[in-house]
Amino acid sequence: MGKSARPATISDVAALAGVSVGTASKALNGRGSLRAETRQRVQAAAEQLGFQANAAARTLSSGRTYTVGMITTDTIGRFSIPLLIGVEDALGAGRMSVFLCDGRDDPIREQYYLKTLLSRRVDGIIVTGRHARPRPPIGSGLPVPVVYAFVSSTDPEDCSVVADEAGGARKAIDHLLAVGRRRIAHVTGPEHHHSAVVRSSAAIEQLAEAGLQPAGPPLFGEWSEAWGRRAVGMLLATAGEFDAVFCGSDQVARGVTDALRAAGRRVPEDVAVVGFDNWDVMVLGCQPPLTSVDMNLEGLGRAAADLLLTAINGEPSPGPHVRPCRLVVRESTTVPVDSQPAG
Amino acid sequence: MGKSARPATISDVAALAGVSVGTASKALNGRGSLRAETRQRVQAAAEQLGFQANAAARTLSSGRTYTVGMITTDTIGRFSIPLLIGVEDALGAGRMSVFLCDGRDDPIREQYYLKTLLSRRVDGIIVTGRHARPRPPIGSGLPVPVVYAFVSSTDPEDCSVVADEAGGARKAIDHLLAVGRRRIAHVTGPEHHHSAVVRSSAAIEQLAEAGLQPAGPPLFGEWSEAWGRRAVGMLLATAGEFDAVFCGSDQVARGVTDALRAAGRRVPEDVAVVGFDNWDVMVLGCQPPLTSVDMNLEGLGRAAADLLLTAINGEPSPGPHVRPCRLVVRESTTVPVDSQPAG
DNA sequence: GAAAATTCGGAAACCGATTGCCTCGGAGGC
DNA sequence: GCCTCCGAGGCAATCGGTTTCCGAATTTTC
Repeated sequence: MGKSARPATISDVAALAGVSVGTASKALNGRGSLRAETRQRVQAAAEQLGFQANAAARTLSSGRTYTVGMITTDTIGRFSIPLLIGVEDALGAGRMSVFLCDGRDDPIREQYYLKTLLSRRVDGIIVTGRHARPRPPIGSGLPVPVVYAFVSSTDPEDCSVVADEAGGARKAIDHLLAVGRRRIAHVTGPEHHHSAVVRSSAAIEQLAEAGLQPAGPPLFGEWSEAWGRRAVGMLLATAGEFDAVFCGSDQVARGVTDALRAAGRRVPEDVAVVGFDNWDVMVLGCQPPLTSVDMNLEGLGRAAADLLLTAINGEPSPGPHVRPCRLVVRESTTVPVDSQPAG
Repeated sequence: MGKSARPATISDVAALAGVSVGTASKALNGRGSLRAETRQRVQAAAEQLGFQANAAARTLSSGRTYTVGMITTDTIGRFSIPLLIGVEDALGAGRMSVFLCDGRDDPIREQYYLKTLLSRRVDGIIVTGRHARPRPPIGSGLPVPVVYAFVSSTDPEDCSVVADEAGGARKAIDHLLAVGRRRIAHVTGPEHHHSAVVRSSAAIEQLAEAGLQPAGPPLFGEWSEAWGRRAVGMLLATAGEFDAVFCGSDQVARGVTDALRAAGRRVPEDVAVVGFDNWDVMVLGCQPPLTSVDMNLEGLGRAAADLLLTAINGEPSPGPHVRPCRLVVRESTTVPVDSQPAG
């Protein structure tokens, strides 16, 4: 009823074309030596039956599945999406499919998924997650190559592709210096969060390089707008003057921007603000739009997938692969020349 | 080097346990009649070798892949994630894996993925997308069941799971009425966007039911904060008085809220604001936190997966399945009793 | 103690595609 | 006219499991 019968097999094709199964296979794959007429006859039969080779059967003889697993160690989230898109993009070009597994931060689930993927004989595995902190390897002595994307493994021999967050932070500071700011404060996420620490210390080092101190100690808090707003209160109360705030995330930066405006400080005229992540929703919704550091997660995903593909082809690239961040300048740090930001 | 040898096969297990492959298979799957001792011996051997049955081989004889494909018709995005999580959740419990395919709004890509999935003999397919507008069926007479999630198919016989957006809009209006608002304006997304139209007309109908007119015509624009802000300018300029705004999305609602505050109107005292989507980042970042309609996308994904599972088991549930929305009340519509919203 | 019933486990077919090897027939060389 | 060579395509093994059928060994039954 509406459903077609079971999918056609190569035997059906062979029978319809009046050849043997082996010959049909050769005709469809361009192997062996066959008359052109025979080849076409088989192809026509396959077309007519809507034949699609059974991937499982193919796998069984070739040993390849043309499949990779992607395990997110913590829940699939905002960071995973661009990664996923990049991975999909690079793998799709190689005609490979992706198994998506959501580890939910649960090591048991993670190991269960790993087993499942190995049982499905994936050609390779990509491990990713929300936290950039190095994590224990997902397994050792695995029969397939593994690439860590965005996250890295504590085993330095494992192949990982990560963003140069420290470099991104330095670019942010350089930009603020370039637009003439000297009293730069820093507001960021939790002190135990790897990215917060990395970005923060890189920023401070870069300031020191320019012979400057940050305007007050870095303020650690949460990755939220509410914290950004509270932090502004603290800055205004305790710190001396400041003409810029470098924030550990766009959410924090947005909270900071809103609170500054509420306190009567103009952005960017009085205080310039830089965020991190270049999350479109935050960055464009903000008034004015936020200058931010972009980790190019999609490119990172693509790179990870490409490394995995070459590893599958027998050329592993062990160790960390660090990719640069990019600073996207918007109106929270520069006054536009000939246009006033519209509401 | 570091890589273990090829994965163990059932022959390896059988050899180690000193039985035939058939017996080993029975022992591992609890079939046939075997002595407990034999069973244990085989299981121990499997354990020792880290044996994981080759899924392709298993597929070949059983015909089942324990695999489903998930095709997003447009790019994987914010709406897809909760859906994906729900789907993953429900399928994971059934020990099925998910192939993720990103259609990118490109029918050619979509058909390519469909072919790939069919070639992989997935047990079923879930189709989803960013737009709730009914879309042409992804294929007809397919050999596997298909469930549309969030999106629906133009063929009313196709199984789809969608959110009752109209009902959600009615709940929003009812709530505003319940907190005493009578002059309710409506600001939403593009007029050609299905959700915008559905939510808007349901809201107007519900107002009519209460004998009310909306405060001015619905304002169609974009799904952005900037539009929400601009719309407030229009409301203040042209509309008469209004004491509430129902917005077509949280982004719009947030823009509206910000602009209202900037114009000196207090939220919720002077104007109550309701959003749609219950997107945590928007809803919690907003000042004050937004009351919003939640479509329960995760539950929707779970429901879609469950329907797919039962369809795979031979009990299809054709037609649309509409699931209720839920109103989440926050401070943008109600003044908290004993606490003042903190900045 | 022999026939029947039961238990246990092996042999082999099968799933669907790939591939190496072999055969058959026609063409060409001497 | 016979032999060789080559092109075309069939046969069958193979991949790794599952499952059916059957035989051997043991136990039960009278």
